[in-house]
Parts: sequence; structure tokens; C-alpha cells
Amino acid sequence: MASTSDGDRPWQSYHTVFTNAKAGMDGVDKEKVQKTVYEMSKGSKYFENEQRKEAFIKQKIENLRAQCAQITANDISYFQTIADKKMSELEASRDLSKIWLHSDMDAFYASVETLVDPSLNGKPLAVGSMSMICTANYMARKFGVRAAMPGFIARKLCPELIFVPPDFKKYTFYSELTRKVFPKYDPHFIATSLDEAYINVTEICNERGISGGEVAEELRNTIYEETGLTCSVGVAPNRLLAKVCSDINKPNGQFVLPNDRRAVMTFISSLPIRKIGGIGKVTESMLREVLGISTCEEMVHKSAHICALFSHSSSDFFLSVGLGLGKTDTPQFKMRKSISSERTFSATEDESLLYQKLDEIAETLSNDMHKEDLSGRTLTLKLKTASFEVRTRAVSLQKYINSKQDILSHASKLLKAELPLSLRLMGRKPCLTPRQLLNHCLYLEQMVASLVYMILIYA
DNA sequence: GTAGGAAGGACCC
DNA sequence: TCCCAGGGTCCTTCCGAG
Repeated sequence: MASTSDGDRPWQSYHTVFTNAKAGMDGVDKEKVQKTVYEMSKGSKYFENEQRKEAFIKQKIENLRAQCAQITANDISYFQTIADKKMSELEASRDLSKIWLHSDMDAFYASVETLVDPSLNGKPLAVGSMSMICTANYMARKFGVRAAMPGFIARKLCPELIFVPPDFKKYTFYSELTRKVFPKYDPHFIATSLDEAYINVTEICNERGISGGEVAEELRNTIYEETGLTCSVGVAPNRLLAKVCSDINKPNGQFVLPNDRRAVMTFISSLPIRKIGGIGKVTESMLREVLGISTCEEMVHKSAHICALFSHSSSDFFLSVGLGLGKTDTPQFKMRKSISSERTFSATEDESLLYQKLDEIAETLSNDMHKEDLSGRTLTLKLKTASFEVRTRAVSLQKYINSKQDILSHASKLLKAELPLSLRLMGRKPCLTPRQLLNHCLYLEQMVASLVYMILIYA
């Protein structure tokens, strides 16, 4: 395990997002994958930036550890009282009366491409480009290829890998087909992306006297009949758990967690925290390296420390995870809060080229805003330097804007203040308010959407 | 002392 | 050959204004 030094196996300390277990990654030679990723990354600007970020996180962990070491027995009993109070409030809010489904299409983009072009069947396939992969089919995943991996590394892992460029029109079409199925089970279903949705099936279960598992079975069949695509479904008393469950028997499977407190607590007791949506690489290592927490249940064991070290919203979240709680209500319609456009290009210091990129992005952004009849008040310019450092520069304006000219003139000012600079990416982001809403309620500042506008330059 | 803007990050698909 | 995206949401921290 960690018994070898970095000198022997340097790749072992290069943890990227693609080295975690993901659905369809069983039987992958993880060490080989990790080594290949490391070999192809080391020495690059990207790699250097990752190391810089990692050092920063390490420091953060050290600080937390030091803070932790200062906690006295007195502090602990104080924070234990706080934690216990929080947990009993959370426990009181537990609602086991709802049955939620989380539906997740299997390797969605790749499956759509295969459906449209059956000659791709049985071949390792990646949707994306040499610079970035959006989705890989299950055959490609056996080689360690996965979403968010750059294509050139994927090709190294799997030389026969077929690349198909993304075609969002196609995916939207098939997504809409699935969204015609969901309302039969829940008219207020929540779509969280083209391929994922939450469906509250409590009523349909009661009406028809069937279980959540039976509804899931039927829903998967219906989706297959309507689209020719498979999905996986999780069934649980809340959305957080349903999402975890949909991943368990992927692809083309389902998993039911009964509406029973003991079943939930048993499920949670051995569940790695990384499986929880919202706990990523950084949070996982903070919790593990500072408090020794690796399963959800341990959140409860370390509740006093959690309350002592983290903010209210973070500790509330961590403790609710430890109790296996999640949202059970259907939120009202959610307004978009921001809109953005960004492009990556070869790094350059050529200012006229940068302004030209900015012009293109302003145009795209303005068009996108007009399509949805949005305008925004806060414009953020996002820049990525040739060394992958990201900077944002924002202005809040008197007026809501959405014309290309307005966007461009304000963004240009922001850019001008940053030059000279060698960049890979630039962007902007104004807060937006839908005109319709503006007409009715001028003060709906809470409902603003922001607009990100990026340009990318590369050296 | 607080609300809100700005900047930076974590995370998700 | 090609060499690490683009579209979002939410949270935290810092800071100067009224």
C-alpha cells in the first residue's frame, strides 16, 4: 500500500479524479492506469498546477490538524452538546414516508451515439475530443478510460478507442424522450441534467399498491421501449440516498433501499463518504486525514469535532449525511442564476487576438441570453493563464445588459486591466434577471442569473 | 455590525 | 497528428460602505 516511497512509485501520489472507483471500472488495472496518467501528465503545465493546488490543500489540512490538536476536553464536551442538539433536530426531521427514484441513463452520450450508429456496437467508444472526454462506454471503461479524462491519455490507455465528437442536439432529443416518461410517475419530476432525474413515486405506489422497486422496474422498461436506451435506478426514502443507490447496480440495474430507519442506518454505516454527492476529492481527504473519517457513520462518531472545525452549513450537511438524511420535498421551480460562455484556445500574448476571442464570446453569450430573454447585471470575466491558473474579475452594473456591445465593452475594460498576460482562457459573468420577471418584480435580485464569459489563451 | 460585492474554490454532469 | 472542456450551483472569505 503506502509502504513505498514516492521515489519508487511516484504515480501513486498523483491522485486524479479518474483514479476513483466508478461504475464499470471493476477489474481495471488501477495501478497501470494511474501510472499511465502520471507518465503522460508529469512535467506539463497542467501537472505543475495540480501540484500547486495539492500543496495548497495539504496546507489546509495541516492547519485543520493543528486546530484539531488545540481542542481541549472542555471544548469537546461543549461541541458535543451542540452536535447532539443538531442531530436530534435532524433526527426529528427524518421523513420516511416518501419514495424517491433517481434515474441515471447508462453512459448516456455514448449509448445515444451507438444507437444512432450501430456499427459502433461492441467497440470501445469515447464521446469527446483528444483534449477532453465527456463519456466513455463500458467497453472503454474496462481500459480505465472515463469522463473528464483528456483524450490523448485515453488513447494511450486504449489505442483502439473510437472518438466521436459530442452532438448535444442528439442527446437533447433522447433526453426529451425520457422526460416524456417521467411525468407518468411524477408530474413534478426533477431533471438535474440531460441524463438524470429524481422522481417522487410515493403517490403512484399508494394508488397502485405497488412497491418502489416495482415502479423502478416498470420505469426502466418503459424508458427502454421509448428510447432503446438503458438506465439505472435507485429507490430510497430521500434524494441523496436514491442517487447513491442508482450507482450500485449500474448499468441497466436498480437498487432499493427500504423506507426503514434501521435499513438506512445499516446502509450508511459502511458507505464511503466519497459516494455522497457533494463530497469530492478535497472534502474526502480533509475528513479522512484530519478526523479519520471514511464512512458516513463515522460522521456521527466524530460529530463534536465536526462542529468544532467546520462552518454551520458544512457541519449540518456532514451530520445529516451521517444520519442518512436527504431532501424529501419537491422544490419549487428553480430559476437559472447564471449563464456563461467560455472557450479554450492555444495560449497567446497577442492582445488583438485576445480581444478577438472576447468579441466571439460576447457574441455567443449575447445570443444565448437573447434566446432565453435574459439580461444580467454582474459581468464576470474569467481568465485561465497558460499555467492553468484561473482568475475572475467582476463588475456589477447599474443596468441589466444583454447586448453584445454592452457585454463586450465592459468585458474589454476588465481584460484591459489584466494585460499583459499570457492566457489560455478568458470569460465573463453578469448576473441576469429574466425580463419577464423584471417587468413584474423589479427587486427580484435574488433571482438573478449570472453570466460567465470566458476566453482562453495558450502559450 | 451587517448586507452585499468580489474573488476563489469545490463539486456535479 | 491532435496533448486536460464547458456549463452550471453553492460555499467561504475578505472587505469597505453606510
